[in-house]
Amino acid sequence: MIEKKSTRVRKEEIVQAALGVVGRKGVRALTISAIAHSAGMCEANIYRHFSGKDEIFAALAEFIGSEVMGNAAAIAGGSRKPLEKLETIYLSHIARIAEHPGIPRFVFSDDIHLEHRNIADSLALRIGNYIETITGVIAAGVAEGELKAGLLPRETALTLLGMIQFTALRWTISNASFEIQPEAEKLWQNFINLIR
Amino acid sequence: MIEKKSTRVRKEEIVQAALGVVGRKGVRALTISAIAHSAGMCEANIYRHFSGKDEIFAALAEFIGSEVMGNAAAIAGGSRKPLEKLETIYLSHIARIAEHPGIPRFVFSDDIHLEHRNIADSLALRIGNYIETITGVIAAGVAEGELKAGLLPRETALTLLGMIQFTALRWTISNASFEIQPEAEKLWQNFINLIR
DNA sequence: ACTCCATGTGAATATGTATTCACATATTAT
DNA sequence: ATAATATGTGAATACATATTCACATGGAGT
Repeated sequence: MIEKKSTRVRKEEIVQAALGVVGRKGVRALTISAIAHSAGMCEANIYRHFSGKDEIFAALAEFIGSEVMGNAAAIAGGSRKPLEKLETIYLSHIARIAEHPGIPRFVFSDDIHLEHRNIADSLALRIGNYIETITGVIAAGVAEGELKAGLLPRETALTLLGMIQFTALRWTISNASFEIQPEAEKLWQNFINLIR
Repeated sequence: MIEKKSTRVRKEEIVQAALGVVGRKGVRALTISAIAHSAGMCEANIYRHFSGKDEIFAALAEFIGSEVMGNAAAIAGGSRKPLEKLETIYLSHIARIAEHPGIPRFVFSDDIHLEHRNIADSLALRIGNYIETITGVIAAGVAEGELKAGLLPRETALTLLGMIQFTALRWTISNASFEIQPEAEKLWQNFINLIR
């Protein structure tokens, strides 16, 4: 029998194990069995700490939302120039994905959006806020003359997020067959050349 | 008992039914039972025409690849101006997705990339060609002075594809809660403003 | 040292899924 | 018209997964 730990600790371990499984095997493979194995405990023990799979999904969504996506707003609230903020948000977003490949897999999986609508809705809210945050930074850049005058902030924000998302996608589906950071930097160099 | 049809016809029906299921319920729900139901036949009959699920997946990938993604090369080979070609490729890509929401779901699903590597590899090849095609059109645009001089063709192509992919993603995960065509046109207007 | 309770576990249960099989029926060739 | 063949189907099989249950055990408070 493994060491006993409090539910508070076990919950964190289980969520991390689940995130690892998604990163390595995808949401399809996010079974109780796989989570238990990855967390080094038996399946039944999972149920001591979570009422079921749905609660694990919700906890995972909560972790991803607060830990990862809440970050952009803090950067946006700083006092640096818009273009610097944008670059920082971009690079830290890429770094998070590189660290936790399960994040984009989970956030954009069919499963979440088709079978866990309540979780999908709360994630959609956070994504909406994220888009608005970036839109605001870009609008500030235009207002300050740092970025092209005719540029549409919302559409440019969506283009940037698409660039991030597609990079993450190519990286995860190719099984990390290229270095994501250098690739992201090349894309960024070209992007700032486009927007200013 | 339903009408009897040749295997050639049934194969097409089954593939279309499968594509419909992916569009409506996601790859996770792409079960033999769901396909059979959607195609209006019993489960056992699926096996008269396909050896199993893997063969259906392969046929679906083949359909998507040839029917949908083969299109861009034809447009690129035409005699119009690069920017016009780019717009045509972009809009027809969006139109295909609007018509078959299952396409992006299938092409970018965990399942394909983690449990059907051979299919993933053939799709990756097609995606690579697609990226190269668009890169070529953009490079031509730069050479002809239609697009910004300093712009990197490959990175700009990836940015455009990211924009398409993210639009498709937002559209499918929101359950088609907005009109994709007008949204795509707004994004395009902003994009051409960035690249020329 | 003893009791209580939170935590840990193997075995059962229920459900869903892929696949096979024996049999039924329609279409085609003779 | 009949035989041969291709197509269609309900039932059975084998396996995976989510969840529950009865029982085990280790640590906290007395």
